[in-house]
Amino acid sequence: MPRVVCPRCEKAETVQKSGIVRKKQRFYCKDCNYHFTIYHESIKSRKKQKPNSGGQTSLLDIAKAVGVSVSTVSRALNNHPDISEKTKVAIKSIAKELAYEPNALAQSLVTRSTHTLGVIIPNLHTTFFATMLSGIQHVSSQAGYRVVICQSDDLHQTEVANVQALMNNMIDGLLFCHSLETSTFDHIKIQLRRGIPIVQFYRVSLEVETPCVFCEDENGAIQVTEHLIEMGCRRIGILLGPPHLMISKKRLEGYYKALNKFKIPLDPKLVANVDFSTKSVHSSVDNWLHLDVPVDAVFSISDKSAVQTIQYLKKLHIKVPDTVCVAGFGNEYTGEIIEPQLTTFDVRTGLIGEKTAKLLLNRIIDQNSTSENVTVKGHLIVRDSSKRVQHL
Amino acid sequence: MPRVVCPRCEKAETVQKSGIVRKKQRFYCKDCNYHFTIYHESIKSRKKQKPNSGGQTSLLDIAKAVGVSVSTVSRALNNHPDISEKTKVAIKSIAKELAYEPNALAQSLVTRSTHTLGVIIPNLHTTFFATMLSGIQHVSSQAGYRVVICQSDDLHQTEVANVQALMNNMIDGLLFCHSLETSTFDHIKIQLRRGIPIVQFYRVSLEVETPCVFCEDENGAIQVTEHLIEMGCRRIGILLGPPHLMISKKRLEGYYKALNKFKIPLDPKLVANVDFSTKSVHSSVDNWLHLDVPVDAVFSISDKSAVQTIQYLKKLHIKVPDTVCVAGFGNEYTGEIIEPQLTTFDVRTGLIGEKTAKLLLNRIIDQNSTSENVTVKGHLIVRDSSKRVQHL
DNA sequence: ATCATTTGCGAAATCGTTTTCGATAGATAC
DNA sequence: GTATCTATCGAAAACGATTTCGCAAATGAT
Repeated sequence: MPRVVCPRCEKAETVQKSGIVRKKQRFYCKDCNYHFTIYHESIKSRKKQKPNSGGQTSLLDIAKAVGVSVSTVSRALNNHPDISEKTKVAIKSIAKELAYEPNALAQSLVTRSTHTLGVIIPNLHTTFFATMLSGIQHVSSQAGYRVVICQSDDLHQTEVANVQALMNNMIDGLLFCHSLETSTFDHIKIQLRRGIPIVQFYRVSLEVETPCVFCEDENGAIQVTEHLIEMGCRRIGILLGPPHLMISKKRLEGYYKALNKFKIPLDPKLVANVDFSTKSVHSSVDNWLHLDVPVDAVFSISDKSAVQTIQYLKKLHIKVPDTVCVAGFGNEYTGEIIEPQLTTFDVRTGLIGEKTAKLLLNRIIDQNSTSENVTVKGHLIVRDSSKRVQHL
Repeated sequence: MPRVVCPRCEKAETVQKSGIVRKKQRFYCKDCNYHFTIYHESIKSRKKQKPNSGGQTSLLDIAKAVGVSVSTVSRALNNHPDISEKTKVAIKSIAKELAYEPNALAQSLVTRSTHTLGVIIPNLHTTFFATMLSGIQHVSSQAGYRVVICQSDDLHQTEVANVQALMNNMIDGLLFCHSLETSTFDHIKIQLRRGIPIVQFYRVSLEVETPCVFCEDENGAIQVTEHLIEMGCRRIGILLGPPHLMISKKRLEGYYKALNKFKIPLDPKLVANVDFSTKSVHSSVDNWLHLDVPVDAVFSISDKSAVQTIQYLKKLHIKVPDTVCVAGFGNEYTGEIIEPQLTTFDVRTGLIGEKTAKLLLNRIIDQNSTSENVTVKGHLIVRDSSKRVQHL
């Protein structure tokens, strides 16, 4: 055994091995009851090697350069009144010189605010939701907030996983639009109980008690249906989404109200729930066309299915709008492209996103701001797919 | 003056006022040279009020509950081999019981990795870029990375500001697609020098030395042009974006190559740069129609302008494709809706996003992974807007 | 000149983790 | 029965900011 002296009592006789810890031989001095490991110069070098290991300049670097304390630097850069103008300019100039950028992580850790919003949204490859996100992003970034997004792909599983991923203290608030599949909301309720501000938009569930941003579901449906009626239609088929969706329910409600107003009999056979797939749309339209009294109009709750309907009717050589009027809901860009152009209700997706973001930001900034539900006003857009000579 | 006793020497005579600090009267004992402020019970209560002020359970909470140290808890939850199976299960069960979720901020602060990617993208209300983002988001979230986005709105100013906002240690890497306006890239180079992994996609600049993900700009343009030539077109107008854009240059190059291959003379009057606005597209088309030998085809670098072109031609009662063929580039959904349906080159936007994300993630995970440029293969889609009887 | 106040700055705690280095008790080897 | 290992765990230093409390010097008042 090589001669090893105890760093404390300087003796060597009393030193004996004491196991190996992390590949290093340890020793033990019986005399002074002291355990130790032999290091070369590592102890010194380690301290010196990382003045600022990240490469970024920190408050400490500035403090050293200027010759003040870290607290002073922090206050100077935040324009705290306690700091004299002289030191402020000195610190700020050095800060600029060293290209100082505050570490947002550290700031957030102590501030307990990340200036980041989370968005859970069904998808992005669709203009419809992408536009909402666009609105959200604009308002947020203008307020100095980042936006992190998650697509649920209309799958409940993915949605739940996303919520988890977002929620580890990384966001100050959540904007939530649930997937088509989602019908239970425990994953959201948990976060709500944690005290994270949440706002729902477009597709909402009243089961979760948050402020909501709606479009004019019922009123819009009324306007569209009334318009179709005014165009002379009496057998109006309505293409709804899955029945558990609130937007399905409310728009159906509007459809009913309009029919009732004009004393047109309700026919359950004219109400169809689809999953927005081409196949389901086609089969619903087929059914309607083969009724004893076939449809003379189709009102689709989504522009996408409305466009599919027009394309299908054209393929069947059924004239739109002469034989069958078609109207959609949402006002997507494709409605302007299809021929005939699509009559629809502009729900103003971008505005929905903006309003939602504003609502959430208000809640975040003003803790006790009253946050009422918001309904974004839309308007009917009449185009060729429903314009026809009135049968009066 | 009310009688105030020095908390140290218990005397009252020697105490005198010593200024007001933060709204509180301070005192000074001449005898024991001690400054002090009178607090009520605040000192005690403050300590007790925040065992875990955030409301979230922390490692410390678990440590206390189990009766071990914080380090042990951390290691147990990370499955460190040093911890015995017994304590692991104990800790994990308590952790679950207390609904522990690690604070990602604190983790990132010490780990120096946020598991977050930044995206700078021209816009989102367009299917084109939104689909790319969708691809990016999918790949990222599958790899356990969050995505934070910024729209530049094709404004250079906004882009620069966005980069700043993203970069404060909050992201592990950046996916970058520059705005239409951008022609200087200092804001990106700075970040590159800081050592942040960056990948450019779609619109790229070789001035910034990063791996890039391209679509088949040149080859795609060749395919489209050759197709138009094969359809009998000899006067093919090409609608480009701003001239400084690489995609403009490379697609023009492809256009030239195809024309040369078929020995068709190049006419500079047939080359137009537009800003993708309706007005600029219309005026270019107008010019072409009034040439001595007018165009018999329009090849637009973007589907959007191609659709605008078709609509405009239809309005002018010029037959597509009989009089003028139209082809686009990109394959947006609207191309399937317009009548006649649009011939275009599918650049596979979603795949571009995915490939870019994968490239970046590889760089992040494998520090020294070789990162070559990637070109995403696309393919020509021939539709009615260019299908006509060949003039041979 | 004496006392009170204001001004300007520093020390240290804190946020919630990870990680390094140490330490001890029981197991094992000689 | 020692002398060494090994298996487990703890203390404390990071990470980079903010913030509370404290104090000294300059300033003002009497």
